[in-house]
Amino acid sequence: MASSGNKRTRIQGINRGIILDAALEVFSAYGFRGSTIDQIAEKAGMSKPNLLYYFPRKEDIYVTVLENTLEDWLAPFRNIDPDGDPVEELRKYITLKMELSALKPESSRLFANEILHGAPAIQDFLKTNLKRLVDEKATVIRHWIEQGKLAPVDPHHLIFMIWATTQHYADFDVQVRAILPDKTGNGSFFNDASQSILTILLDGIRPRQV
Amino acid sequence: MASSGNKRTRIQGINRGIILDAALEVFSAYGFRGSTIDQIAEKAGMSKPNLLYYFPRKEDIYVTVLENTLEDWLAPFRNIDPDGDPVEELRKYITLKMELSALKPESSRLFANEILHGAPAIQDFLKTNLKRLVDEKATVIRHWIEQGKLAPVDPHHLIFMIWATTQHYADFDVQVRAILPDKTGNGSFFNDASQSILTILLDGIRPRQV
DNA sequence: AAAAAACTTGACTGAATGGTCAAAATGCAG
DNA sequence: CTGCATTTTGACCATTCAGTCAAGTTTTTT
Repeated sequence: MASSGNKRTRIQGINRGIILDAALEVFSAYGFRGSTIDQIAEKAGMSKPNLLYYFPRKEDIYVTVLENTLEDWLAPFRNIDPDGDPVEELRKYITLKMELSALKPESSRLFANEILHGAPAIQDFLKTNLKRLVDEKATVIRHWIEQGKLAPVDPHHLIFMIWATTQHYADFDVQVRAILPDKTGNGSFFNDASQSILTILLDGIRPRQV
Repeated sequence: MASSGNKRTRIQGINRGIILDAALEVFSAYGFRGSTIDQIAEKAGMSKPNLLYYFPRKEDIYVTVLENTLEDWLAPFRNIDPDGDPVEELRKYITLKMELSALKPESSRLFANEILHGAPAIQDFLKTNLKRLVDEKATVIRHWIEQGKLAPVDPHHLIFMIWATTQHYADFDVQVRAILPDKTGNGSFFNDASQSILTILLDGIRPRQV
């Protein structure tokens, strides 16, 4: 059997990968309900029953894709170093997050869609793992503030602000493109955006009395 | 006929309103594809054929709801006064936007979902009306900067930042609730959020050398 | 109060779609 | 190269759902 036994054959490894890549594209574009198994199967270059041989239910594909992308998004957050320079650490984090948004907008959109519709598949994860991680980093930020290395701001809301602004460029891509003067061509607005965000946010949280 | 002739009867006015209210709830929760006409009809307290008597196609309901909410969201933006004090004008705008997010999160989510999936219904609107409006306000901000009343930041990206942060609390509501310590109970985090956003953003764009 | 117009709905249809199944094709260990 | 396990798929089924229709009920007009 494909999924119940733990051992993966060579072909299983290959095909599961192909399916998940295709599924990410489709799900991120049309949402869970808006995507069909046929669509994913076609993009993966195999028949629908064959795809269902690897993932017995539509939901199985979705959840797997979602789980795979979650780690990508959290890794840079985890790597914020409590012993580093606060402003520098946040600059690094924001920059990384923007790069990810430019590089993997589909992942961002998949995640945004899931949350937007009430996070039916990952609510538990949010309340346990994610909450724990965020609280931990909020404590780090609070320490930084106490040491006078950062202006006094609510750590949680600072984190939300960073998430909101960085992911905006992936999630609202169509809107951004529709509005921005496209002198600079395609996706190159990401660099300008990074610069602006860094300037505003970091100036907003740098301790005032230097 | 209900929609082709321009005249609306008494009952039409009432029922269209009921339908659109129900549709906003349903569409914002499940997206276009994820919502069924039956769901909307039930929430509106009428039969499906009756609902289809007022809006012949599912898409008609969707587009109408979407158009109705667009104005709500743009009005505060339109009202930014070029002759007012820059920091004060932006404070007012951000505050209003946060109040709207708290008051009408469904509208925000409906809009977010539409953009997220490529804005199939309002792409034209984005490229024409919205772009024109944003460019206009960007010019205002640029003037403010030239007068030294604001730190030099890219106006477009500043606008995006405000949109991203304020709408985040409506669109990612589940995530925010999952993470935030709910000492203060239900939706009251909106006040804290407003304060934090105002502090960070306004400090980030206030001219440096006072 | 009668006629016309507007409104309402139960029953139905056809297309889309998630998922099944049995049989064929392929891969692989000995 | 033979036989077993894995992989692949055409054909099919059941359900969901957008939209239709014809027959009824209510509201408005005269």
